[in-house]
Amino acid sequence: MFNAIAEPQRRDILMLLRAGEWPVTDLARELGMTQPGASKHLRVLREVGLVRDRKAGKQRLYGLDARGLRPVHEWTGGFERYWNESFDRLDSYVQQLKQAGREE
Amino acid sequence: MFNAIAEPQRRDILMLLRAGEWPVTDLARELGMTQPGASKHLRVLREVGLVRDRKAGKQRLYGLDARGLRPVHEWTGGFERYWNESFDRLDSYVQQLKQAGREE
DNA sequence: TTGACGCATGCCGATATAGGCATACGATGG
DNA sequence: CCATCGTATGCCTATATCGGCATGCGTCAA
Repeated sequence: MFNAIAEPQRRDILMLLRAGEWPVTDLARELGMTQPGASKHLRVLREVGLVRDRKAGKQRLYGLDARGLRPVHEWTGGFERYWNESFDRLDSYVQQLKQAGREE
Repeated sequence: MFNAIAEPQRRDILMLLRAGEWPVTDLARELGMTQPGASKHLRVLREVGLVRDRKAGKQRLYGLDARGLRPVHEWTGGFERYWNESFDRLDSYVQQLKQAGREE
């Protein structure tokens, strides 16, 4: 899951799919990638369950299934307390350094 | 950034560092990895800014800088609407399939 | 200065991943 | 049945990554 969204193009795909379902070719053209490239990324996303596909005539429509992103969101949320606190800590640390610099 | 947290061991390191600063060797032992392995992962985390190090005598203490996780949290948060909605959509879609199955 | 400790780095082999290309496969329309 | 369209897959190459191991480098103590 973390791995699937580590790829910028795959994140682009997911963002695009918030707008609805897309056939592979259109999606590839929209995002400026080749059709095989899009298919491969969609395969990865499908394997981790972030994307669902259904057949619509000749085409295959891909749609978003964002449930898998929830654990990621929650995991990062576990650091919410720290990305302020650590900022303060570092800030005061930087000030210490500056102070030490002046005193030399 | 996304790539840095795609590695399970690196996520373990980040979670451990919420408890405070750690010297490399202790951290490696705590997480059951080799010292070079820990150093390499810490290097990756340092390069993306998720971790800061400071020298403390012979040791080098690593500490958390979680600010970089905020964009990740916000990015996944952009799908919050969808991991309920898409669930409903899929659910009703599955029901349609069941319905179609019964009617055959 | 020497030795021990803490850590980083280099090298290696194995494995994975991405991009590009050609091609195979399934469905549709004539 | 045949041609065509939409899509998936296979092959290849380049590149990245991880793990393990040995080793280099800096720091401290005696």
